[in-house]
Amino acid sequence: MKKGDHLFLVDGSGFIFRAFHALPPLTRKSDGLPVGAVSGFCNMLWKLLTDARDTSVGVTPSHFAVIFDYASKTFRKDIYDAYKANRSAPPEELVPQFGLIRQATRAFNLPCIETEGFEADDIIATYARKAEAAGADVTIISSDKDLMQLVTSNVHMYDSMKDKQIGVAEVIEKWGVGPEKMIDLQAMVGDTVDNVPGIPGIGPKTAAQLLEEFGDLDTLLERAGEIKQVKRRENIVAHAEQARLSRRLVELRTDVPLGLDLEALVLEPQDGPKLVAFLKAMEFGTLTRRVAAACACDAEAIEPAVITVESGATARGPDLDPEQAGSSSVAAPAAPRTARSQQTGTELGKDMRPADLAKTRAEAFATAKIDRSCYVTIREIEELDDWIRGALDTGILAVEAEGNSIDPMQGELAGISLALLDNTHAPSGGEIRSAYIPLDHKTGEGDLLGGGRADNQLTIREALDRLKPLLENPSVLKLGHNLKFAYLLLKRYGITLQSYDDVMLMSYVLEAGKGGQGLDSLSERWLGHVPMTWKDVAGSGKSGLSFDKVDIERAMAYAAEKVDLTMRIWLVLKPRLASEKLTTVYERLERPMVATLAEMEERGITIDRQILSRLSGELAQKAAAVEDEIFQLAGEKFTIGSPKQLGDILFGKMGLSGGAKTKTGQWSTSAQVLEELAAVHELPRKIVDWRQLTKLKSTYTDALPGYVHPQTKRVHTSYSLASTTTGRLSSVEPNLQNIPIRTTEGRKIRAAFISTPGHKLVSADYSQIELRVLAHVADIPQLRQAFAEGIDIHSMTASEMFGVPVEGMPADIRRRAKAINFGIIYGISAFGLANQLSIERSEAGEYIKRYFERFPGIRDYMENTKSFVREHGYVETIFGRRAHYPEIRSSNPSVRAFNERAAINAPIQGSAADIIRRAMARMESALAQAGLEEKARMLLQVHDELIFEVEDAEIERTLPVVVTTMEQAAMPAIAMKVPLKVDARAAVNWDEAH
DNA sequence: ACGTACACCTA
DNA sequence: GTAGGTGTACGTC
Repeated sequence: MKKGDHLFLVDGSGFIFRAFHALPPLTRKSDGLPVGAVSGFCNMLWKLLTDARDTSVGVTPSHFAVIFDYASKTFRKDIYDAYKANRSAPPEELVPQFGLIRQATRAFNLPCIETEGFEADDIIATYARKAEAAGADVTIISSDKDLMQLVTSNVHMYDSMKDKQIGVAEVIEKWGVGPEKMIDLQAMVGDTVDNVPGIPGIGPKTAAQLLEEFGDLDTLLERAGEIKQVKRRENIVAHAEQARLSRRLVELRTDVPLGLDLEALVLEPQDGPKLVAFLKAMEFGTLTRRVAAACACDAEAIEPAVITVESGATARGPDLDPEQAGSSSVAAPAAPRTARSQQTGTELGKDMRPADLAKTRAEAFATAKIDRSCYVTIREIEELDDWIRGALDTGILAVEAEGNSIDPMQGELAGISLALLDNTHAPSGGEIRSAYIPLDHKTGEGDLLGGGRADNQLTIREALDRLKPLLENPSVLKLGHNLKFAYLLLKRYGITLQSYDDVMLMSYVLEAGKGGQGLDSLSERWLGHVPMTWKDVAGSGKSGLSFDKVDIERAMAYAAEKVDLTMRIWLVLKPRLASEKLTTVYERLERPMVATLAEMEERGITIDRQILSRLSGELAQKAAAVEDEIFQLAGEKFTIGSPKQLGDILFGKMGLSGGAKTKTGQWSTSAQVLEELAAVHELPRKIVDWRQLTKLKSTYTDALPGYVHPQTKRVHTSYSLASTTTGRLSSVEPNLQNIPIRTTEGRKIRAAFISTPGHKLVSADYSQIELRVLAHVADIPQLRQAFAEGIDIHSMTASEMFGVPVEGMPADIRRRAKAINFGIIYGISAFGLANQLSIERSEAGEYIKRYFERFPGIRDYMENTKSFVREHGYVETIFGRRAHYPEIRSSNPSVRAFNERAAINAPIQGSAADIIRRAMARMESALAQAGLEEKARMLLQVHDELIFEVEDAEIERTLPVVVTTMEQAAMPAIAMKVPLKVDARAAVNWDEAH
């Protein structure tokens, strides 16, 4: 280092605390990990590295280092035992960020320096003085007063948050003394935060005045007798020794042994892909784009690094990080410039590429020997504490909450099972230990009195008090299968699960369409092991037991096995996610949904039971009347609801000529067939009417009130995250995604979904989202233009196809075009379109031919999709989600054709599903940012629609937040070639809001 | 008690 | 023509 060089020294530890307190509202990653300080840190580093010259620093660095405290006792503690004794533990939010900031530093390819026994300030002081002696200039990135003693004409400080440089003049301005007197000033004033005693009654103003008068501390202490103020004089005399001690504490050491010499701090060029991978993993979108642009790399093509959360300076988790360790885009530098002897984290399989690791793991577990005899029951608090310590040590824990109901909103906790991972260095992942903690099991199964609480169990309170900090600890990764269940059940006991992976969702991302995602399926698929079934444990039907009634030994075997399997499956799938480049899909589209959907399910929605009960009565009366007419017309009584009996009446007894047959050879009595028969006889129409009335009654007006929760008085659906091939959600118990809307009778049911007093329901739905996605993926000029200009899309299609002007488009022609547009999305066939429009197959074929002539890009899209799915066995959405079609090469032509249509539909339906998932994942923070937390709450999702409950006074403010969040949901990952449009309305019930 | 077929509700 | 879930009837065990 020489004259003209400029060394930047960043006070990393100081920055964390300052950023934490200076940057409220907390920024969090989608999985709940707090990253506000990390975000500020990365932005600052990037700014300094790229345009320090344009800040008030005014120069470009030639050398650069980030300095951290080493979390152990320092020499100051030897001098003064109470040093920093007042420091409380750092806020919980901050703990995981210490490690992340070190990882950020490495990602920026900067030296990361810490030395045992010394604080960051001493290291900074040593480097600053050395550099200064070599003739270089130094800028210390910090605003900590403890560092101001280092300022000279060559050493400046820089407050990055205020963009303010601190030189000699600024120190004098602030403290009334020059930097050379800062040590004495601090020694007199003391520091309550660090527990530096100082002299009582002396503050900065007095100290500066005294130093001005006497020159320095030693002189002052010698001549203290000259001080006129009695109290002040007495204090100084009495505390002279304490002042000298304080000086030794505040004076920075400039002789710290340095692991890296000055030359090693020379600024190296950035490793663009490595940095982008890190920033993507942290979900810092803006900075990722900026860095990618500056480094000329394609951010979309780079997988996010897998980040290990450490707690401070002590390694907490095994670095189960195949991507970071192996993939070329995130490869660690050959020799990390880390001046610390003790490496943080153990890098599992660090020499292996993700694909190799995935293969090794898959092979190691494929023939799993699952030994249930190793499972243990935890009945003592000491034993539980041991397991908790184990989880804290390894940073990984598989967990399952067992309730006495399959509904997490209703059941009570019966027990919790845990699995730990030991010897995490092994390529296979390590050894797994599993345990079950029975908490509320009962005795005397089948006893009418219900039996009492079984002996020798920890209480729910005892166990949860211990487990809560662990389950909420962001540094410990929790693994589960279908974690939404445990999330909801635990939430009801005051525990909000944080930092988790869900193996069901991981498998869904890897294998949607290839089979079930139940734990049993995953176990068979990945481990070759058939686990105990629920029936094995609890029996079924009338004699089936709830879990709390199950014998503890049997419950233990079942519950402990589940977490054992979960841990194994995770070890297999985690590296596969990386090697298949599906980590982003999992992180952005799946994992955030666990908490989001759990919250929505927990909120539920109010239904008006009076409306439904009245409606039920009306429907019963009308159905009875229609039933009478039907029996009159048929000339006999029969079971109208039996298609078989109905077919016999219509096509046998009455001799009507049947239309279609079902696939089992029965006469079809579908609405479409009956509609056509209505022209020749009165009866078929009555059947259609009767079916509509009874359908609405049984499925909705009768069934819905049964779902009202006894305590909350609301209806809580359950969303299934992994049961469709395309990425859509589904809704069960009750299904709130198929509430009637098309008929007036049906809409009355929808109107029974109401807001609570003082609130309205807000419904926001995407307009034509699937056609917009089609216009984007197939890049159709006419569609793009129509959407850009806001022209009615079906009229435009009709105009293109039939040469009719858009203005004054006849309704029937538009209807046909609309059917064709839908047909396209569904993977059109002449057969299907003919059915839909009740026209000849040949005519439908003509329509399709003409459509493809007008929109050749769509035919190309379809052909390309078909050849892609034939080659790969799957198709992808615009965000990279995969839908698999293993039967695409079937020898059965109709099976093949069906799979082709599904494959054509999946990228369209799936991309739309991805978009609304992105909107949902962001919605909570978007509302919170607008100050609408708890005032506007997302309740339901119906594929292209979100329903909220909003305080009356906040509706006007809510609508734009919701609309914007939804319309911008594809950004920044995808810049859509057509705009997304969202319509939103508020009303007291769902019917009027929609 | 459980599984399947059919019909029909939604996007 | 795509993707779901639920209720009823009716078969089998």
